[in-house]
This record gives sequence, structure tokens and C-alpha cells, in this order.
Amino acid sequence: MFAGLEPEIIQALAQRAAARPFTTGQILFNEGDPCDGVFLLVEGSVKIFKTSSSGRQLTLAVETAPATVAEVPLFDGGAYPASVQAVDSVVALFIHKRDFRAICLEHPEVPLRALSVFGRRLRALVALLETMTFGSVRQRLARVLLELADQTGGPTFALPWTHQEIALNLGTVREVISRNLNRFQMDGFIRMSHREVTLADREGLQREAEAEI
Amino acid sequence: MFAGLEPEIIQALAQRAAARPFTTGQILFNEGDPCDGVFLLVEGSVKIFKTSSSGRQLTLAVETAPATVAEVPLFDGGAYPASVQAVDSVVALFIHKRDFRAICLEHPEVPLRALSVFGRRLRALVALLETMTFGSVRQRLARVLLELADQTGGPTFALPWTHQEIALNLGTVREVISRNLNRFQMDGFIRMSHREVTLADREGLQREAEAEI
DNA sequence: TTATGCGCGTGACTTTGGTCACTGCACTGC
DNA sequence: GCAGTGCAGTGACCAAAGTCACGCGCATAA
Repeated sequence: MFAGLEPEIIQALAQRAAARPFTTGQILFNEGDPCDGVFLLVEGSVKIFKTSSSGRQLTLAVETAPATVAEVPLFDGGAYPASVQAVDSVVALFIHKRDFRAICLEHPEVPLRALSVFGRRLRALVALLETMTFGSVRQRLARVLLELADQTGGPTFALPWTHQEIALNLGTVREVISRNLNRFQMDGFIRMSHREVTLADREGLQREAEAEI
Repeated sequence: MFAGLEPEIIQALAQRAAARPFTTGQILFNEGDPCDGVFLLVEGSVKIFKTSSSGRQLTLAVETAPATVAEVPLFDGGAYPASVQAVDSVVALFIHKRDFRAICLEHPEVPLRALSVFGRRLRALVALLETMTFGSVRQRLARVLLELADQTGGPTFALPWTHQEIALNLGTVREVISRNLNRFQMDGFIRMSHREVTLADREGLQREAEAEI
């Protein structure tokens, strides 16, 4: 959001920022908390998620430094719309909304940047809404597997999460993940041994991921 | 978005705007169309929606004049993320994105306003995502009925849409709406005769709408 | 009047996903 | 070794939602 801005602006920001560290799993703030300011991630990753009253979760986004979190309530004064949790060691700068607004007025580029960040978020949310409404768990899971393969490069990788974690990310429950992974194996798209996954038929999986919604 | 701005700005906008009328049901633009500018609604209402390849729909929002539509792609240069259709007679001002950007740079209040519009949209989307993910059709339908009752004041009102239209709005199919309306009647929450609906147990319906997600 | 189309109700069926309960496995600490 | 613990697999079951097919009633046009 601030990349490429003039050093003067960065200075202004840094002066007013307070560095705050978070450990893995720690909650930066919860949905519904009143909002005092914005967090700038300088190190680590956080996950933005909603929780239902029965404990199910849905991950809206994962943000990795450098990034900003919780810009929304800055501008409309409401509470945080979702919860944010550190997924590893995180260092964040906290800027009070009063200071941030001041900077916005002094440097008109800043709100323009914020607008493009918002734009990206809106697009991501709309896409998520689409897959949640028209798509199946099977599809979403296929996408997760493809993303993982892309990240590691090769077709073989270790699942970095437990089934439970995947389930929470996708807004479903552990058993469904278990079963769908098995179905993928039955259908010959993947091979699994323990936590090791090998994509045996990348194209097939891709077709599953983009199925006829 | 522009309410309360100085007349000078309004002037600048009006000069560069082109008025475009749309009739009921007409499409302002489709998801995926390249974006040239922003629409300012001056009269009528539009619905913003996504369509799946099998014909199901999901309404993201309904905007009534005065409002803006399609601000998102202005700032990130991408295509429209959803389709927009006139639900009655609509008059819209179209402003080319080049002009809009110019105005943004001259008048820093404008992007700040845009930010608060974006904020509202983000919140609405997150809420929608929550009900779509954790909630049921029954819940969403209960909310629709309650909203209608609120709009008309009394507990009795004529359904302004066909079951088919409600289904598209909620991201489901006609039959499910039919059945759920019947279930509500069986359960004594509503009474129906033709298109006339009477809320017989508003509190009960409210409980359904906010059920234990 | 008849034909046509639209909205609606409904029954039968399938699929998907969620719940419950239990088992087994691997790892850790004692 | 053994108990404790967290993760994974799985069968049985249920509920919600989507699909298909059909019939009915009503309005409007031919």
C-alpha cells in the first residue's frame, strides 16, 4: 500500500507507528472489536476469517507482509468486520486512525493507494462468494491442492496443514476433507502417503477445480 | 458519494457526465466487460449480481438512486467483477474514468468519500458471505420476508416478486423457495393466499432468521 | 372459445454435506 | 514398556438442497 511513496511520507508514518509483535496463533483482534487504527504488517502472515457460532470458520484472506490489515473500519468508523490471527511470528506497526487520517489529508496519494487495496479485496471477496455459493467443497479443495503444487513447484509436496485446518479454511468440517481427499485418490487425481501428496493428474484436477459450476 | 461536496465539484462532474437512460431489465454491463468509467444513478434502482454457468444467480446488492455503481474497476483497471441490471426505469450519469481520476486528484475529498463507499460494500459482502456459508435458504428467506414487512409497515403485503426471482436473489432455485414458503406456513409463521403474505408470528420468523447458524 | 405461456405446487429421487461414534496410528513423555 | 494425546479414516445416519417431471390454474392472445 505504501510501496513507492516518497520517503517523506514513510517518515511521517514511521514516526507515529508503534511496533507490536505477535506470536503464532495469537489474535490481533476479533470481529466486532471497536477499531482504533490500522495494522501494517512488516513481517509474517495473518489470516482474516469469520467464525460461526457453532465453531465453523471461513478464511476470507491470508495476508503476508508487506501488507495492511483492517483498513475498512478506518473510514467508516464501524467495528472490525472479521477476526485476524497470526499464522506465524508477526511484527506489525499499529497506526492510530487519527494519525492515519491526518496523513491521508496531507498526502492525497495515500487514499488513492488505499482505494486500490480495497478494490483488490472486493474482487477477492466476490470471487470467494462465487465459489462458496455455486461451487462445492470438492472444487475448493482441488484449488487448494493446485495452489500448493504451484507454490512448491514440483508435483509432490507435504500437506502443510491438518485436515482440520483445511476444513476451517474452506468453511466445512474435517470429515468432509478426509472423504474428498480420498475421492481424489480413488479417481486417480492424487496419490497420498501420510502427509505426502503427489499430483498424479494435474489436468484432471484442474478440470475438477473449474467444473461446470 | 457526492452528497455535501462543494458546488464547484458537482459542477466539474456534471460537465463531464453523459446521461444514459435504461429501461426495466436492461443490462448496464456484464461481468467481465472492460471498464471505461463509473455510473452515477440519478433515478431508479439497479441490482448487482453474479451468474453461474448453469444459470443460477446471486444478488450481491441492490442500489437505489442516488448511488454509484462500479467504482471498483476504476482504481485497479480490471474488468467489472459482476453484472448490473436495471430493476426499473433508470437514469444514470456515465463518467469516464479518465475524468473521474482527474477530479480525484483535484479534490482529495472525493477519494475519501469513495473509500467510505467501498467500506460499506466490503461490510455488506462479508455479511453476505457469512449467511451464504453458514446459513440456510430458510434463514435467508425469513430475512427477505421480514424486510418486506418492514418496508410496507403492516404485517400483510403482496409479494413483489415471483418465486423464481426470489430464488435468483438468494442463489437457489424456484422449487426450494416454494417449499420453504410452505414450510413457513405449516409452521404457522406466515399465512399466504395467492401473492398476499401475512406475518402471523413475526417473533418466530425473526428467530428463524437469526437461528443458531 | 381455444391455445399458449407463465407461475406455482408437488412428488420422487439424488447428491452433498454435516453429525456422531468409534477405531487406529504415530508420537511424546514418563 | 505404557499411557496420553492429537490426527486421520470410516461407517451409519440425517437433513438440506438441487433435479426432473408433471399437473394445475389463470391470464392473455389468437
